Amino acid sequence: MGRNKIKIEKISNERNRQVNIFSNKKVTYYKRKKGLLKKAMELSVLCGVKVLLCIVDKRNKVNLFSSEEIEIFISEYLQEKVRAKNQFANDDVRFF
Amino acid sequence: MGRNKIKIEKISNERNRQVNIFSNKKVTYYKRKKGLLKKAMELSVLCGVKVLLCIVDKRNKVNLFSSEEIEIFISEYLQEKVRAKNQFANDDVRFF
DNA sequence: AACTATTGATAACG
DNA sequence: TCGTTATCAATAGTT
Repeated sequence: MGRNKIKIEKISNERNRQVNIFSNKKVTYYKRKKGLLKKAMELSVLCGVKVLLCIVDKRNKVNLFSSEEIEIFISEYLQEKVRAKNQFANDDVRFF
Repeated sequence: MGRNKIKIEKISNERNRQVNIFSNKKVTYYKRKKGLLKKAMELSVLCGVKVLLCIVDKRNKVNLFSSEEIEIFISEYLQEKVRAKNQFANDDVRFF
């Protein structure tokens, strides 16, 4: 979306140089981060599911949306891990 | 987006009844989950940042996108937590 | 599961 | 960065 279609690949320095003051990369990051956080919230509200979104940038700043206490997700994940270990074909964990 | 604008609130039984075979809720969930996972991947690739997205549905099925080993996020989070504890106004953790 | 009308997100620009 | 706009992308309701 936007004025042009873009390829989903790491934004190159060359592409950054197209913009004068701020790099295109930075702008894209702010905009897309904001959009992603919004959509994460929307999914959790609309469908009543638990959603955790964690974005860690180059400066190790953590941006977080979490519909639940984080510890719940950590515990769910660890439980899944144990379950997966005990089951050859585990349908319940799907890696995208 | 779509044919109508919708309010971001828990999808009601009334709205579910609009659709015969699949509940609108289920369809909305599938569509938006797919879109969110895609955008999480795109952000991590485009901007080279770490992204973790975890969706846990009503049946406790875990849907995951993670650009890194999960343990990295858990460790980053715990580190942030400790840092936040030691600092009154901590800019580095932002809850959306 | 597809379609499509429409809203929503965002790339480039100012 | 901040707002605007042209354009592409996601999706709500339909079939």
